[in-house]
Amino acid sequence: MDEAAFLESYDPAAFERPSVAVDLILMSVVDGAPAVLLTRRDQHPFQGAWALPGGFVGIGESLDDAAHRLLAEKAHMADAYVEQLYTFGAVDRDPRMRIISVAYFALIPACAFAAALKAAPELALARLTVPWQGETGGPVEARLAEGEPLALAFDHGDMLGVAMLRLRGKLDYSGIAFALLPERFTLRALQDVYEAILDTRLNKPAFRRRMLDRGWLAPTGERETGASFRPAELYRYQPPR
Amino acid sequence: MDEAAFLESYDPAAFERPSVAVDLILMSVVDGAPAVLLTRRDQHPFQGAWALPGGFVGIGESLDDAAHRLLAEKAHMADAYVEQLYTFGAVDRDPRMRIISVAYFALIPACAFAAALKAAPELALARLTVPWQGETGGPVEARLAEGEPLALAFDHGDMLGVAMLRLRGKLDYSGIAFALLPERFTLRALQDVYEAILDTRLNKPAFRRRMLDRGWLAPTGERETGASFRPAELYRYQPPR
DNA sequence: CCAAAAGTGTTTTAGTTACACCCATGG
DNA sequence: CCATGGGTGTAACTAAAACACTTTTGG
Repeated sequence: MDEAAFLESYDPAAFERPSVAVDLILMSVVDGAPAVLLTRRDQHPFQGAWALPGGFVGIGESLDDAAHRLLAEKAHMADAYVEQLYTFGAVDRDPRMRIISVAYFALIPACAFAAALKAAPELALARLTVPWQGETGGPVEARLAEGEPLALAFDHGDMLGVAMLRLRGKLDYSGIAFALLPERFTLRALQDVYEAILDTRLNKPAFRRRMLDRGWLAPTGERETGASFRPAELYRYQPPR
Repeated sequence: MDEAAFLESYDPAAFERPSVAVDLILMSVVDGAPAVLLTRRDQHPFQGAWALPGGFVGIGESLDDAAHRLLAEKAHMADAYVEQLYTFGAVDRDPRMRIISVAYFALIPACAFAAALKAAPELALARLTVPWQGETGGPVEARLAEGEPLALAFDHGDMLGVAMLRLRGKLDYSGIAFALLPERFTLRALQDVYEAILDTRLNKPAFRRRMLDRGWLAPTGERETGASFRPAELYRYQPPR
């Protein structure tokens, strides 16, 4: 019996259905390191552990709509680069009941990140440390400042791992780096984002040329102000074609 | 209210929940073109259109388990390279009721593909044509032989598009090409897989060297037989490290 | 010996890296 | 005029592409 035939004979009330949730990975690059917004759980299970903000998907709401709604509800942000990451469906991922969770990440410029932290006092900023290299994958560690890694609730450590893997993978063939920067930015700021996400040092002249040769950057003619040295040109992201 | 607090106060019976299904993209490369297995719908909606095999996720079954169970049930295959692709959650993607579908692809060598076709008579082989280039994405066309593209049910054309995009993206930094080949294969067969998926012609010497230099290929010492020309060396995939 | 495809060596090219240097600004 | 980081030019290196060539089989 294929899906079609199965659906025809399917009684919606006959089988128990899982709940479906969306969890949000609100990411930015702050002070040269990837960062994420977490909330502290005050109830069991995982009482005292840190969790990603999330919520259930409404029966008349698409997954993407749920992600954007939660972005507004939890982080009070109207717009951001939002992308579906992966769906976590282990049976026992929540000890209370069957919940399938679709993880989304939202990439947020550092300035908007700070604003979200102010607007949503239950959110805390955690810096991420990636204990693996390349395409290995695996969970990631989160710290409030320096010190011990936080205990993360559910499979949220794995979600953060998938987010970092995706971010690294897409960094230099897509424009996601620009979603982490304000509208106008310097080449140095762009390089800082790359170095934070990839956790490497990059050669400055090579990086400049690579970025400028791609043709995604439009000089604004404006300069950065406030530094006691040569002011840097401000660029704007101009998506290809 | 964060997810934690919400869950605590959540009454499982209070909200209507969506059904969750898994759809399987059973892919191979046959006669120099990507191919997929489809079933013809004999009921409304989308009567007469072609659909991916799929089924509902059991309440006590993980998503990955459901994908593997469906692989066995629909294609009578015990093992294959299976990977979660994307979750489709538009409200009206099925006109009858709310179904969220997690798309998985399974990569299958051409020989096993032919066996699956024999074992499951309701499945038909469709060749895929990708009407876009690079990282654009979008739906894909499927044809039974030459002729008009098939009408695809639901959002299954989009699912095939995501599958081709993922396949192209991962082709030359991961070992997925080898999942489409038998255990022992020639470099020409490997190149054919690359050319079919990328829809380009590749330079033979450059391709050879690139593959051999990566160190993922172990020569078996055996030779292909049956051709009326110089027999090619058979290689085996040796995953890195 | 011929056709056909496997397999190799050499040159060219393009893209990236490394490094040295000059430039512009505030103090 | 000095410290600091922005910005540029040039050479070295590496990886891929193109092309011509040799090798090995069945008939």
